[in-house]
Amino acid sequence: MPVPLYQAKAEFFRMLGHPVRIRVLEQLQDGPVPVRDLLAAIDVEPPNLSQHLAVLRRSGIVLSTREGSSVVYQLAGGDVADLMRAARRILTAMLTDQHDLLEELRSSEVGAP
Amino acid sequence: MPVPLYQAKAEFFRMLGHPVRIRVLEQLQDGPVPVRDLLAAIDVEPPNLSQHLAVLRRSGIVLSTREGSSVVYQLAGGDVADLMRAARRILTAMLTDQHDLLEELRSSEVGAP
DNA sequence: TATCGATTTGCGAACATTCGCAATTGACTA
DNA sequence: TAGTCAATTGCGAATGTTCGCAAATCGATA
Repeated sequence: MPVPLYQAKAEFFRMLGHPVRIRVLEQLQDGPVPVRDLLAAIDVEPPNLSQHLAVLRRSGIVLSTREGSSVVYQLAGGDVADLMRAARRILTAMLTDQHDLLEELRSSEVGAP
Repeated sequence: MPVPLYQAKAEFFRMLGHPVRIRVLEQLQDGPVPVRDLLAAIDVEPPNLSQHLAVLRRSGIVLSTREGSSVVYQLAGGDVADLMRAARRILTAMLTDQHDLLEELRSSEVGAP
């Protein structure tokens, strides 16, 4: 009996639900990146980054390979850029709505609510 | 000073990271649905569902309106279907890869590794 | 107004996630 | 082989999430 799809989806989204992991995935969009460079780009302690990388690895969304003394990470395949675009679209729509609501509240600010 | 985009994204994905919330969003794809129907469809206690609905409401991805004695939920706007499709694509790719790897392991099962 | 059905809220216990620090492992080099 | 740099792992404390139960709220209707 397989894992229900909605549960797999939930685990997948939870795996994405951390700023550091989002930033890692963004860094990997344009090709493989060594851990060293991720550390330079992301402002996080090495052990902490390593744990987030482990989360991404366990989920299967990234792959790591040793190259000499350093380790290089890359996206495992699926089109992550596509997902990020979809998320950005929804996020933009949501923030716009909230912004519009804010404007509306501001413009009716005369007199007690 | 606005919230960094990668943090907003992470919060967004974390908001999606629960099976019940995924199922709610799936139910809402085809139009507004009253809480009563969500309860019938999802197998979760009313208070628990209500808390998940609150999470979705706070994030702004759904809207609720009272209709007589019941409450109806609907998607706030952004194209959630699109996001789910993108997630499904990646998930499928990931699961396929794992499956392929499994096959590979099986086929090389003769003799000690 | 008393009551009923539908939904939400408050709260506490169980569980999971996150982070920093110390210790470990792997590969390279003097 | 000892030493060093890169990355990971183990672990404990702080924090956040989830769930069920009891209680509160909101409309509708008797």
